[in-house]
Amino acid sequence: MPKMKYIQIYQDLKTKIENQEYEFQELLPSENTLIFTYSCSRNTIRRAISALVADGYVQTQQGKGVRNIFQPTPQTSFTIGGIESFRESAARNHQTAKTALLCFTELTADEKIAKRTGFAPGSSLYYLQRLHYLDGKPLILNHNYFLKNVVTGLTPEIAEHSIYEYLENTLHMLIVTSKRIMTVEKMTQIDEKYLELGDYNCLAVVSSQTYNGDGVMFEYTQSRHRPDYFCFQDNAVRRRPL
Amino acid sequence: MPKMKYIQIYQDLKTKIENQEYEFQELLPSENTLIFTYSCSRNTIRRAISALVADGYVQTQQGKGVRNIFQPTPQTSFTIGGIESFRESAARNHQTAKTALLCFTELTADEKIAKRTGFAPGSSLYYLQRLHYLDGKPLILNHNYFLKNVVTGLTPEIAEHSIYEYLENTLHMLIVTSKRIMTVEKMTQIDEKYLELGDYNCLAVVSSQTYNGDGVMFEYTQSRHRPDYFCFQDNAVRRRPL
DNA sequence: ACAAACAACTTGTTTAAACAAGATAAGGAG
DNA sequence: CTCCTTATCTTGTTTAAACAAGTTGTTTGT
Repeated sequence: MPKMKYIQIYQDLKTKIENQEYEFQELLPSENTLIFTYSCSRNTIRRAISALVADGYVQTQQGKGVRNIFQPTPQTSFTIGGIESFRESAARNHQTAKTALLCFTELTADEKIAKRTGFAPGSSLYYLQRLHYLDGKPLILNHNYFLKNVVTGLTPEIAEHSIYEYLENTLHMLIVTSKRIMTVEKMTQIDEKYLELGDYNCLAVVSSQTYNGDGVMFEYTQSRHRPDYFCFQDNAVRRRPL
Repeated sequence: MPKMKYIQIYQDLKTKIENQEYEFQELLPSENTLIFTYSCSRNTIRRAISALVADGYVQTQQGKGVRNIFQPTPQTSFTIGGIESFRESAARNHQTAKTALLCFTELTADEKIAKRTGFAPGSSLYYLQRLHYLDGKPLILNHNYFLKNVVTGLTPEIAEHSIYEYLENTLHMLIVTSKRIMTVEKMTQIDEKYLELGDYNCLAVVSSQTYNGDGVMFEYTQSRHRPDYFCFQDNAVRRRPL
């Protein structure tokens, strides 16, 4: 679908880097070279390179070139990074995913819920609890709140499979931005009941507000992760000093 | 220093949004309007807007405009986000920071350390333990590894103040990229001794590899955070479906 | 031999222009 | 009135060109 040039170039360079066609610390071909090989303009090349910089794959140095700083990660545990559904993460990590629906109700946001979730007071919401299994082990307990008049026609059957697939393929909704906050919290009785926490008495909590293409926040989710399988990857680029 | 136009425009729009000169969900002025007000080209405007999108401040919609989706956060606890030192974070959160140096030694990376940190085996390293206090409370226990031949002249005095200030202002090193991994781990005896963990038996761990402007990884740090004060903010933008 | 100057690379910033594509409101045909 | 077309707004993609600035190797002058 996206036949955009800069995405093609970005993906091509990315796979080349992942396949180690460039050595660690090696300089990539210069912009002029890439212009020739991809037969495009300099801006398009620079756009692709910028995306690689944001991914932490390369680093640019004025006057020198673009340096490959990608090192393959062991990929040992279940890692999360950008915006993706549980099923997508599982597929990327080559593991089998299963989801159990614990609770499926509708409710109206009171002051307390509104304050915690960010929805307007009085909003009609779907509230569901879901337990995600990876390779048979219960890893994540999700508390989902969906705006009812946006996520129309949600059913328990859909919730057991993949909600994001329903949103994107059936409702044709575009998921765009997700604001996330990560904390560590003490376990609750529900956590203890469903997640096999062992000796741990707390867990990793990721709270996220997700916006669709129309700019409306349609989802608030609190994901409670079993600590021994929680791994969040991130790449930060230092802003220029003021 | 940065007299670049797109950064000026970015910062100007950002402060305007933070000061709520645009309402939540309001559309910002169109690109053509901004071209006129800032008297610059369209690309420059679009570059500033892109940075705001990455910050999660605005969202663009083709055919409609740029929507303000910034909501002021309560700013209750100690939040971390981009690459910044403990002192910078403390200043941003209007709190007083203090650092205690627990350990300052030199060592050579063996296979085990090399595997964990990402440094080459045999590298000469500084290893230090530092305890960060915020408003008198011990919050973070840091295990720092610095490449000795890059971070030259490091002393305990510097380590007690701010290492990043030394790196940037004295060594004139540019900090560029930081790859981070967040996990939750069981507490160790050292954690228990220095951090006041209370009932918690585990803590938030942020492991980071930091690269300088020459593309060399000069720092590996494991930050062990007291869970009740740990809060990591993030904004993710959904990539286009393949 | 040494150092300064220069040329030839590299990436960084900015402008200009053209076309594509989505959204919206006005206008006309039925 | 309803529906379709059209014009006009918006952002999205791509190209071209110019200049700035950092790095590196070469040449030149002493």
